[in-house]
Amino acid sequence: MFSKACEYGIRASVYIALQSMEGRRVSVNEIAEEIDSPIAFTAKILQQLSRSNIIHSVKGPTGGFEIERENMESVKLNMIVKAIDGDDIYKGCGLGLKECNADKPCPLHDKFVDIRSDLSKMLRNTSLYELAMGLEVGLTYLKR
Amino acid sequence: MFSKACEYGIRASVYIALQSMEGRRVSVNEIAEEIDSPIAFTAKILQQLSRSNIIHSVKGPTGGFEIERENMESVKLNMIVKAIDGDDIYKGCGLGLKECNADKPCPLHDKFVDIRSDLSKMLRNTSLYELAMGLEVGLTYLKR
DNA sequence: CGTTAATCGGACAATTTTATCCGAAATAGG
DNA sequence: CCTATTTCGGATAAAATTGTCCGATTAACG
Repeated sequence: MFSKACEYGIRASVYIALQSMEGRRVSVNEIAEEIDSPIAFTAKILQQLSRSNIIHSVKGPTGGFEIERENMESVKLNMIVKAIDGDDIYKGCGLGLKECNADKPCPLHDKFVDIRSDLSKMLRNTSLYELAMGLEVGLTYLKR
Repeated sequence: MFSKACEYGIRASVYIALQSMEGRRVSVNEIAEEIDSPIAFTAKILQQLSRSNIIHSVKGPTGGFEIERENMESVKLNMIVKAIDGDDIYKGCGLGLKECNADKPCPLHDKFVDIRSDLSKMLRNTSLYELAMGLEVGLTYLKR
């Protein structure tokens, strides 16, 4: 479904959001530890998210990653997915055709439209804040 | 979503089904031509589908691939996907956690359950016959 | 029986994705 | 100013996926 990079990116973002709710800025090392991901690879993905203005990074000692209060609610999963995997998951054809649309559909087009639209809607409507809350109350997990 | 191999596999199967409806057995070369896929790679995938008893292969001159009449309706997309990509798309966690279930869910678990169940249901309910029919009446396409 | 056309199967090559390493730049704190 | 800690960015490596090649096997047909 999503690439590994995207999976790590989402998990990392949720963890950063959780910590940012309590004003804590976190390092790559801590993030990788807490979401059980390869450190250096995770760092690359965080850079990408930072450049996309989804998370905020601070250099130097006491530096790390955080998400501003006002972004907590406004950052939705679809932005993270788009920043890392691009928008193929929304726009691309399920059977890999270059041009597949209502005018010239692949055999699966109509059936795929519904599913992808559900997925797309879910990602557009899910905020980091919402996911971080589930973590905070111990309802969900980011490891294993 | 699906791997390239799986995309080719589905497209090839639909084309074989279409031709089998008219009693024509088709070669890898024809298939690759008609679904616009790399020949040798397509051949590999067809071998896999043949070993999984999803399509039937015949060696030698006048040989090629076909799908038995009785399989046309009973072969559903989920079998092809499972044979090529495995069942990760059904069972795996959306965020890549090794164990993610109702007891110990990832932050996206509940929201994913619905979408994956829709996808799974669609694949389980879609037969090659149905897709081949759409092609035959010129409603859908396998190229470009 | 020999030729020819087809799949089979294994080895290999190219590309993409995943992952690591390391020096450079920034900056807090003494 | 100096040191320690952190992100940044580019080069590189490893692994997985995608794709190619070729000889072996099978079988139809003259």
